[in-house]
Amino acid sequence: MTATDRPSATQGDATEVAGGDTVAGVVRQWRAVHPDLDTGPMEIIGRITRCAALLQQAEDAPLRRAGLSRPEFDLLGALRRTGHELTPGELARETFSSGAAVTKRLKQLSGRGLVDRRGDTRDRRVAHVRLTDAGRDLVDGILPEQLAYEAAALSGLRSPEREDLAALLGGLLVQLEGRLSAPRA
Amino acid sequence: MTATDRPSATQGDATEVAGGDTVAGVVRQWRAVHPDLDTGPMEIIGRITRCAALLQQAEDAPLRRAGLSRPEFDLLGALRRTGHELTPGELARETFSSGAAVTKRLKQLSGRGLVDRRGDTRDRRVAHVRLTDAGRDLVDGILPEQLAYEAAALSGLRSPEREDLAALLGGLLVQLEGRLSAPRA
DNA sequence: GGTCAGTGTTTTACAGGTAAAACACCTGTT
DNA sequence: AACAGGTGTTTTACCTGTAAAACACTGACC
Repeated sequence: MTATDRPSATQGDATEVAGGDTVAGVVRQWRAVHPDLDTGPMEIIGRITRCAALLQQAEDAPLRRAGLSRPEFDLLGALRRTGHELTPGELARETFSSGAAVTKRLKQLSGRGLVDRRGDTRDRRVAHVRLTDAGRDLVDGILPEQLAYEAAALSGLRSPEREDLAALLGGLLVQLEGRLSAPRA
Repeated sequence: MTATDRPSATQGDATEVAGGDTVAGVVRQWRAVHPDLDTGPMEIIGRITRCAALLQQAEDAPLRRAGLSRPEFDLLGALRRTGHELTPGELARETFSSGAAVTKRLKQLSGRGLVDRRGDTRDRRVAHVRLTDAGRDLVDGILPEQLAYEAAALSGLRSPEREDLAALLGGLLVQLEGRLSAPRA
């Protein structure tokens, strides 16, 4: 019950009591204040948000050593995994970020010699971006470390739960992508 | 198979083929390029990250109407659910953000009359922040909409899966919080 | 009683993202 | 051939977060 056991539990005592995660404590607090509300969604969405935040922080570690941010690595990774050149627009869609953000990252990455760009011969609006050899080597060098790091972060989950979790998240993601991305069709 | 079915699948064709989520397509691409690597972690971490991004975008909708960002709402929510005053430091821990960020948000929120601050009488370094009546009313007004919105986002999951997912995420979160937060104890 | 390490909060300088406008270019129409 | 509207990309202005330093204060020790 010391204040330093957990960084987030300094005085949010409910968090510490019944060995749950931090989200469980938060939900408990909300239920005490608004007993009439259905706090069910929090238990999923709050946890996803929190897990994502913690994982991002953790994943940054191997990348930082290479001087890359996660969005930068995502961009390089998109080029590597598709195997061919991509236009800035395609990169934006592939990495789920805005075109403007991609423009900035490309400027940065091509300054470091990790990607190259050439103009399209037919349509002079579009550019084609590809990995340089250095860029490809960097991605290939980092990826195993990255995956090892991720595997370590998940090592608490044993094999049956792992697949269950992946499947459930996949199902949710299909729903969300249909619900939140398609509505422009 | 048209290019406009999904915003992210314009040319990442693997994504569209076997009705998976976008992450499944990405993983497939990586496996094709690096068949030797264990891409298992991606299926969980990639999906969590992606779900979090989509949910955040979606959740912003009800908040935006109130002119609040999610971090701002989290701060107000922390004050509401704990029921008492919090210091800036406690708010930072409670909302998992940096002290500097809290300072900025407090400036903004107290300018809007949603929170109040008073200095501690004993220790003149610390401040105590509390919700104003307007702040409390705002939170209480938004929260039901927020939860309804979240419930709608999750409506694709039926009741058995819901609890499974919440439980699995809870387990993972306990691991992550122990692994990534405690290591300073 | 003064100093010094430590703690709570804010400031500073800066990196990175976004929305909206600007730009450059293509294409179908008249 | 000129133009209008659409598309791919970049620029601009701005906002928010962060790390590190600065600041303000406490409390314990000599």
